[in-house]
Amino acid sequence: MSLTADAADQPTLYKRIRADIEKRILTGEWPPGHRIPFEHELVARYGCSRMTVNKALSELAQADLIERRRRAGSFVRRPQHQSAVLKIADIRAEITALGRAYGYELIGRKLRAATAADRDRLGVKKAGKVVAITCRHSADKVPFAVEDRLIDLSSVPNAATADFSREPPGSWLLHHVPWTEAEHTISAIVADDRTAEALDIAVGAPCLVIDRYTWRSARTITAVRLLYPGDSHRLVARFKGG
Amino acid sequence: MSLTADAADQPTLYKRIRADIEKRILTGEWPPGHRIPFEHELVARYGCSRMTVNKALSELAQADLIERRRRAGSFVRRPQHQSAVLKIADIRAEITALGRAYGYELIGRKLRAATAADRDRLGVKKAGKVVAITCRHSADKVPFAVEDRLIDLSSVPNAATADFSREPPGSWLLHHVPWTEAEHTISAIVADDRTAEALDIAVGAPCLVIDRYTWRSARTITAVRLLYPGDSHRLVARFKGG
DNA sequence: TTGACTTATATGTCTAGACATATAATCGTA
DNA sequence: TACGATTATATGTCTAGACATATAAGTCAA
Repeated sequence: MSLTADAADQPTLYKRIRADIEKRILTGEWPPGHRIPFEHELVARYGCSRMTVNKALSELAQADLIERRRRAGSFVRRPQHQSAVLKIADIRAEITALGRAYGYELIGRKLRAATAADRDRLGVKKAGKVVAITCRHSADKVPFAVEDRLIDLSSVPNAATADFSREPPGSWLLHHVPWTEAEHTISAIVADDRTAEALDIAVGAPCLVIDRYTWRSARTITAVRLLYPGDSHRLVARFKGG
Repeated sequence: MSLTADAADQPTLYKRIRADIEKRILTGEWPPGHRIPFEHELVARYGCSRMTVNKALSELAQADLIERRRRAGSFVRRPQHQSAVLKIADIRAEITALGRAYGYELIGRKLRAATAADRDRLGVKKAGKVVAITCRHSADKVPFAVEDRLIDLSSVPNAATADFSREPPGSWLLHHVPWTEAEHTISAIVADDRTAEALDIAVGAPCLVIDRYTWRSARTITAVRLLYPGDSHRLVARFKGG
């Protein structure tokens, strides 16, 4: 929720110091580049030890709100430098969060030796086995998204025997495999025959596409393509550092 | 007596402790729900003071990798619980980062009293003035995105006199107005006549749409709609907590 | 069995110091 | 004037304590 309780709820001291400074930065009173008071000045102002103001300033630095330079001081950073942070929820969580009934349907599942196309899609060179899954997510019985996924069995051997007829592969993976990095590509296409049928929309209607690749320390885990009807997929972004 | 076995390590001790724990979590050695050692145990293991391990654990908690509960201990959190964090770059930064020449062209700029549609779009009730801007961004002279923006002058009075013929309004705002919250809606449409012409694509071709609303402490600043050719807008997501 | 009370304990915050380290500023020299 | 060495200083890390506070767990009475 919104930070910066207007008055002092009397949280702990270092939180108050942090909030005070954060407020001045966010209101623009201390613009980017401005040097905020030295630690010893804040120590004097708040009448506390240096470790306390240091903790407040360290957290602000960790949140990228300020930059600290030895001998020079601490400076307000340019706000998030032209970037926002978006949160993409898991489909099931997303639908249930909207208060709608989540539905899942496995359309196809194949275990096969990786074809050249599979290897290309997963970004791996060595031959190996993969699981290819096609499924559909729905909200209140209305198609919400279709999913086309490839899982690298050399990274996730368990996936060979997992039962994806009930549990969506995305949820299964999230609970069984920790990931460290992911990349998304968002694009738009117009629905072809197959897609139109799966999503119950007209051929030629716009579709939102999210391609996601997930790795765990340089090891590809899965590649997934999600197709949504184009009329809107909502993502919420929040200012960093809550 | 500060004689940890290897005192001359490169990173500082608390960073090493943090990295050690992080590694065990990311490799899955300590799965979600696992209780990590108590502070006093880590103090014994690393031969340091409690404040040092506390700093390591606090940072891990701040990065949402662990959850700390009084009297109970610290526990590995479910990884990002079905969510990813996406970074949306500013268009100019995005294009220059790709090593392509950024181009900007102001198409239209109007200062007017807010119409009912404007107020609706900005989510404000009171009458007031707004600036409406239409412009185009290009990469290597090829249309990259068209932008249709509304700025609330009661929040950003300076925008009335700003020169948007050279500087894109998005960049101007980022440098002049700190924002605290933003919301994005991503969707797909098919190009109509006007859009097709502006982006130099065919009518009926898919387009990616990003609607962004920005506030500063509950005050609307701007609403912007960006239209990209559908063939791909790339966003990179990284696991939180670097 | 249940609910209220007590206790033990892990984390949360804070202190008053310490030494390390990077670097802005100054000074001295070529 | 330009450049290299020195110094001053703000941050970075760490210690060995302290008390506060939430709460899991145990205790006891209804």
